[in-house]
Amino acid sequence: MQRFGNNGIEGDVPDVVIGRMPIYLRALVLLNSQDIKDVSSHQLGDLLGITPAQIRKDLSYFGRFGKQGKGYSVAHLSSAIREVLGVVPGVQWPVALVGVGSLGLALLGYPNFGREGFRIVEAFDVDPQQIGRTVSGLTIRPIHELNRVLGESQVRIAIVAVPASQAQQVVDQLVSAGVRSVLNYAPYSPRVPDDVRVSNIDPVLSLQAMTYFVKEDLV
Amino acid sequence: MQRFGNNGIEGDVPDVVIGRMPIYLRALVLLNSQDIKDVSSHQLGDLLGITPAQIRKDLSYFGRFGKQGKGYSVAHLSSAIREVLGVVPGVQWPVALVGVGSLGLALLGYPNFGREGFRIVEAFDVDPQQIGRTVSGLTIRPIHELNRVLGESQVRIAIVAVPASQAQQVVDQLVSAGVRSVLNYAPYSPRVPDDVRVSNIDPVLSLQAMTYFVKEDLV
DNA sequence: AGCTGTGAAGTATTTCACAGCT
DNA sequence: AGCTGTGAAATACTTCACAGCT
Repeated sequence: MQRFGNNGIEGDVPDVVIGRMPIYLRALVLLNSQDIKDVSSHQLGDLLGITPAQIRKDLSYFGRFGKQGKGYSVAHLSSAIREVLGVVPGVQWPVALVGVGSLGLALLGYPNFGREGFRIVEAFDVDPQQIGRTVSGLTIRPIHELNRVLGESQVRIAIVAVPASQAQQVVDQLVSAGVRSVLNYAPYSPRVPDDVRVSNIDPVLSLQAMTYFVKEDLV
Repeated sequence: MQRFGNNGIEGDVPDVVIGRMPIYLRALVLLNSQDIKDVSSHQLGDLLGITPAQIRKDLSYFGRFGKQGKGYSVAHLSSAIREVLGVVPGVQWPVALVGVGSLGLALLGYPNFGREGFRIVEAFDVDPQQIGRTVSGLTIRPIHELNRVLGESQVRIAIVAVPASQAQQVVDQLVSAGVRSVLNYAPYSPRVPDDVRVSNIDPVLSLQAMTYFVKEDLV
């Protein structure tokens, strides 16, 4: 059986492969801005520090986008990857934000979300000082409205920027309101059902892993 | 030959294992704050969504920290992991920050770095408006001083929070000034020599990968 | 001549399953 | 009875190497 475009069986694509597709897309957007029309897996690999074989293999999960002897059309491959991921021009994925402390506020003002196909459409907090405030055209809602508001909405992706102590209950509420993917900035790994995805972003964990390697160098 | 404690051969510990050690440490700190004295690999696994076998295997790369029939002492395992990583109480790893835009400023004020053994000791920017300003007790330096200042320092870890267009040259400068590990917030994957480590943190890439899975749910 | 797409081979990582200690 | 530590088995991921197209 054929696997073709993004309408075939998708369940068997490894998660690591999905994780690299946005990296390829970002590189292609860069090449496009430099008016480069075609790129080989070798060139792309040099740019990203990824082997050409891996790039070809990754892309082959979704289709045959290249031309032998020529490589890939930057424009064509970009739109193919966008299609695969669901990040298509003209579509903005609605996202909810929970936690409007200094990090949450910074995320609200982060211009790349809009540029890359996402829009924060709801923001929640527990702090009475924050509730009702309007930031970037968005009114901060009390968190007890989360379930009702998101339940009535199309939001399936949320960003969590609350203290560690509240992360689990916030994620639980998001999941029961229909959220399927969570970008979690809280320094705590929340437990979720198998069909929900969490990406944890904790700079401290990254730094702590780095010290292991830096320490070695010193010895 | 024996591998024992953290003074044996370390080069053969898989990177994925190193990456999980800070996660274990964070969980142990939490358990300790709840006055829990002992924990089994099964309990820890439930807490983190990691299989008990994986936890035991991971820890076994560094030593034998558990007691059969009993599990691990929270206090003892915490300090063992701290020792392995080089994240020990009383030691603060000096870190350089490049880029003091809104993200860089937020990082300067982020309290968890200090709490977890890191201190931003130098900050650089290109913007003449920022240079000379004092933020959180730190004077922003012009980037042309980077090489000299870091070359004379013990700094081996840096955080990059500059626009994508400048990320590569900033990373190049950091590497030539002796930095071995980079936490990169720029939406660009910089190329580095094999002996330098980069952790990329780009929320947009995480979100774009999420849309793939969310999209499936909608079909 | 140059490059893709892909089975097959090679590595890396995870999980199993159980001997052995408390 | 309960749990660790660990070889061995299983699975996942990456790289090789080459047929086949342009």
